[in-house]
Amino acid sequence: MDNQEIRKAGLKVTLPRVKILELLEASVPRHVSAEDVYKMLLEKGEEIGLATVYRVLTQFETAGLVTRHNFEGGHAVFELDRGEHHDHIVCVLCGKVEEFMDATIEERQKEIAAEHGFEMEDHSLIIYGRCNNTSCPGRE
Amino acid sequence: MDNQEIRKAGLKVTLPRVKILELLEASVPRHVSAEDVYKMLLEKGEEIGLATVYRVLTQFETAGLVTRHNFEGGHAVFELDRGEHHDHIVCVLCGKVEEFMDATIEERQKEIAAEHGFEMEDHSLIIYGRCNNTSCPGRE
DNA sequence: ACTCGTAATGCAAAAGATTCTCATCTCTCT
DNA sequence: AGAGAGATGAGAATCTTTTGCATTACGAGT
Repeated sequence: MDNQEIRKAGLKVTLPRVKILELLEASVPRHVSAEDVYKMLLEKGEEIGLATVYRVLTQFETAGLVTRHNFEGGHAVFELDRGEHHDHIVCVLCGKVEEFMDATIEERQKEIAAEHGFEMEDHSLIIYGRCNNTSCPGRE
Repeated sequence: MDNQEIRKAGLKVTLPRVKILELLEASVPRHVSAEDVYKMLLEKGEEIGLATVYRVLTQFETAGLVTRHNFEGGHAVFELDRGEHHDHIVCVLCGKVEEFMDATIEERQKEIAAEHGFEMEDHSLIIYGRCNNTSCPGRE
């Protein structure tokens, strides 16, 4: 049950929080901005404020329920955290996001952090490229 | 000469551009925000507008003179591009930035992009961690 | 060096994203 | 059901970045 996740995070189980979590679970695409979440909920007839969406997403991030990414474009996107870490490939033409996970890279990162006297806490790897999707604009 | 770099980029050699480029060349730390550049120039007695700093940095980025990074914190930072690509380790406590470059990771990234049908254009790898600097706040 | 056309600048206003304030409302616990 | 802590919504505020426009500064040609 969703509610348990929220409760375990030390947060009250309120309607906005449940709705946002439900939406993230059902969300396609998986990477959405706060604005996206807000609009999607409004369209579903929910009554919610944008400030709440930001607050809740930040709380979820702190609680480890969602991950925040700073892709290009001046606004953050969030995705539900399903336990397994992964990195991203973003198409610079159509914005499509794919996920991947590579043990070799993960391992090297830890080593590199250690070599520099850092204790790795997190990392962000984003590959930008042009995808070969036929529906991708900017192709000819 | 600085001027040549600017001219080669197809831009007029104007005072603001020269000043910004000079500052980036002398800048410690190497990773500065537009606001940083603006304030540093003001402190040096230069007369410049913030809008110009943003415009020029964006032009320099397009021309390949500087690289823009979206670290955490809601604002972009820029660094002079010295030809050699590298990635970053950022201390989440004191904000210190170190650079590194790892051939193994670079290679894997290209392979991964290809595996997903992407033609890699660029990438951004940032490791977040806690550094062991004695002057780093948040240590005890 | 001088002039002119174009591109660049500075300022202020605008736009976009995110956070804050605060009065009101809603969980949770009893 | 009632009390208290915590959460919400609306709008104001803040911060970063972009844009419009009148003025100014390059630099190609003389």
